[in-house]
Amino acid sequence: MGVAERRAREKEELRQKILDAAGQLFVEEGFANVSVRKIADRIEYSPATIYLYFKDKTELFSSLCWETFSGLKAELDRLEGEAGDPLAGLRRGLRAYIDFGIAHPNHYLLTFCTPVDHSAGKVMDNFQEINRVGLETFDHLQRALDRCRQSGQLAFEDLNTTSQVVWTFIHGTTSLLILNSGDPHFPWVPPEQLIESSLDLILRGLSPAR
Amino acid sequence: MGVAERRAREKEELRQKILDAAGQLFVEEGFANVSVRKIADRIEYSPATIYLYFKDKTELFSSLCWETFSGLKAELDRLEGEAGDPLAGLRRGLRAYIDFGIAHPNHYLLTFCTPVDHSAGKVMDNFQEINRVGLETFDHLQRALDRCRQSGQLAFEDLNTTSQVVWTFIHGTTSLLILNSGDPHFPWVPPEQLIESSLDLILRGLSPAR
Amino acid sequence: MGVAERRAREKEELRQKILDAAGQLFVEEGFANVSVRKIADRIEYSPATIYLYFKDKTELFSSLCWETFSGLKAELDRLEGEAGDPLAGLRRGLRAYIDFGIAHPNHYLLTFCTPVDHSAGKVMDNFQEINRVGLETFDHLQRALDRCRQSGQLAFEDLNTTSQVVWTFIHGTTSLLILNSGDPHFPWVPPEQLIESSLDLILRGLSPAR
Amino acid sequence: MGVAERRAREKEELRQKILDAAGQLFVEEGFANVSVRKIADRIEYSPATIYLYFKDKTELFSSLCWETFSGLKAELDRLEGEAGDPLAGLRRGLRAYIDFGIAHPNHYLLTFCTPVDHSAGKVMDNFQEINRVGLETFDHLQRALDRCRQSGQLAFEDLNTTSQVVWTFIHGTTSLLILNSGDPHFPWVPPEQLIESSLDLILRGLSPAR
DNA sequence: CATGAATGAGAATTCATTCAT
DNA sequence: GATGAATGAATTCTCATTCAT
Repeated sequence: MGVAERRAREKEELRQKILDAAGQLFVEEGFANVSVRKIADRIEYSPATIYLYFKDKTELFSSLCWETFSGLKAELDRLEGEAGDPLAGLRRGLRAYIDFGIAHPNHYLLTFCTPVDHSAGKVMDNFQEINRVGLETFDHLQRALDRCRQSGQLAFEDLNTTSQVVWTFIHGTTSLLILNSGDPHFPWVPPEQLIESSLDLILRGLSPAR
Repeated sequence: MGVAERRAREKEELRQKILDAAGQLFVEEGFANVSVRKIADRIEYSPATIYLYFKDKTELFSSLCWETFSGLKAELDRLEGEAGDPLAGLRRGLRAYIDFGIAHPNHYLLTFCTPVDHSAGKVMDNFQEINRVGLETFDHLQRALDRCRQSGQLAFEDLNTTSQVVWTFIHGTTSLLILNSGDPHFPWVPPEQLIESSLDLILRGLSPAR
Repeated sequence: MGVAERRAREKEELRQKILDAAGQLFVEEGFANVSVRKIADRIEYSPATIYLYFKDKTELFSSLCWETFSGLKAELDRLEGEAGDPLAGLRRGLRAYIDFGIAHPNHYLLTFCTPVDHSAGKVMDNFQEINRVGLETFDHLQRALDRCRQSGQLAFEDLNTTSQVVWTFIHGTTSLLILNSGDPHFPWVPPEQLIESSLDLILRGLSPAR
Repeated sequence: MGVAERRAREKEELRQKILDAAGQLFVEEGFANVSVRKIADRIEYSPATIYLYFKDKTELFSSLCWETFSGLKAELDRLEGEAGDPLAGLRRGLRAYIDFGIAHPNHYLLTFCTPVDHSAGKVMDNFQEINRVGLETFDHLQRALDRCRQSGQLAFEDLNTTSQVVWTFIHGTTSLLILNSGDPHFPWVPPEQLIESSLDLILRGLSPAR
């Protein structure tokens, strides 16, 4: 009785340990530069052990993506739960999205900046699941915008179009912050300033005629 | 005579052929997953031939980036030359940027959506040159925004910050249009509508208090 | 139990097999002309396996050199332990050196007749260790010569210089016996005669004024 | 008529230019590290041109060896021509041999420190010729020793054996000077001292009973 | 005569993955 | 359940060599 449970718990713990190590490494070195051996070394297990928990390297990665996307969704769920001013809630949500991307750059890049062949499936297996979570994330944005419109704090015509536009904007900010912020040749303003100004511009653009 | 010229032309053609194949592959599979052999196979030459035209894989990459920027810059130069209303000019420029990205998706993704290790001084060699052209592109945007402010058609505080925000926005729109517009799992609005709504939102956000 | 031991033994056997094959090939074809693949082919293992036992090609080389020196040193240690006439002891030591070279031609050539780049700090890692053993071998010669001088059986001025000279001489004899004795174009005298005459000449050259 | 002659002269000049460049490079970097391209670059011709003058890389090398060995022979011929004390002449000859080896280390190593497969011919083509010159070199030594014996300055029994012993000795000195003199881990005495002491020991060993 | 262009073969090395134990 | 050992396939890149011009 207790034995089986302990075993199951231990197994789950190791699985999580692998995911954590892999997550760190992917972020530190980028997907392509992380070998299964490196992950195994970091947790002091053999490479073969990894394969007892994950079919292959891509499944490891999908699992991580799914994990972190669930994290974003949970964060947004939590924010949505908080009562309060719709506009402030929208802004917090957008900000949470950007922060999330910056906190999980490799997962963000993989999911949104990697061309996915929408015909031949390979990585696809787990992506269905990931996409489902992704859509739910988008729904959050849509609901938040709708609430602002209903409260009269924002004004726009088509909810779906507007949501997509807003999403492309914060995606642009997020992805460039991830990709290029280390580029010493470009005179970037501080990230904080870029983010806040971006949110300002979006909200001003959607504010009712003044 | 004609011999030398034909030779030179053929050489340039092959160089371009390599660049084209590499560009496609980099985008299709990501920089790290493209081997020199794959590029060679695609154009049906030997891998060694690639090295007659490019020092190594990173030089290939830099050359591609440079090509992108140059093309875009030329387009923006042309537009800037046209006299006309500043605001209309800005909108045309932004639109040109997006259209350019959609017209050259491979190059665009390569240049703006590919993680580059800005610490390891490997890619750096040719990047000085690339960045110079890139910065000039950004300057176009900055000048266009400035003209609109001076004409009183737009209002904002910091020119540099605003330029960067606007750039991240249209970059977001452009890159998602390139990457995800084919995703059947997401209820995309038509591209034309997304683009125009995006430009509307940006310009509204920058318009003087009404 | 026995399992671990057998495994360890098998592992050591394969390591030795690799060293043997590499030693032969290095001598047959020269260090630069031996690829890891060739070694692997000869023992019918995959190239990757070699890297489980040796970090890289140069470590293979260093290990071989170390083996040589160790074997020779053990032999000389044994001889030095035997009490007896100093001059006879010296002669036995020199003879042992030559015999050792002939008995392990591959190792000998590898260690003493293969050009090593002493500037590029590549091979250097393990060479510290090798050189320690090498120097100890040289010390044997030096001590043996010193004993003969103290017993009055030999006479010379500088011990270090004389030791080096004697070493270059027997090295010359050893290496040519290994390399060229099969050359049908040269009227070689029988090896035994060459060796004994060589030792005679050395000892006569060092004998006190008669 | 002059035209053909000039052409022939120019052709010979280029051949020599190639040999010179190759010789320098072989010495500077070692046979294996010299590519045909490097040679071509140094003389500012195309690699293909080399092949108009030499069948392949090994023929280039054999030609060089032959050239330099002819040089040694010429030197010894010259020395032999000088009248004078037989013993001094012998010493000069031995010294010339060692100096020659040090001056042409790669050719020396190739010829005397590289195992040659005396059955299957590949490098063999030109080696017959080289060997002929090598034998003549050995004859010089034999004659010089014989003269010293006849003058009563040296004493030994078998001329052939003694010649071979002496040769192995100076070969040992030469080859170790070439190979290991750069080794910082061995307390080498200065080359000059090693050489002179070596010659001293040989001549003392052969001097008549005192 | 000389060469620019091209390549097949091969170099060292790394990696994801499997499997007997 | 975990692993040590092994490998096939791939990586970037270099080289000697050929051939049409």
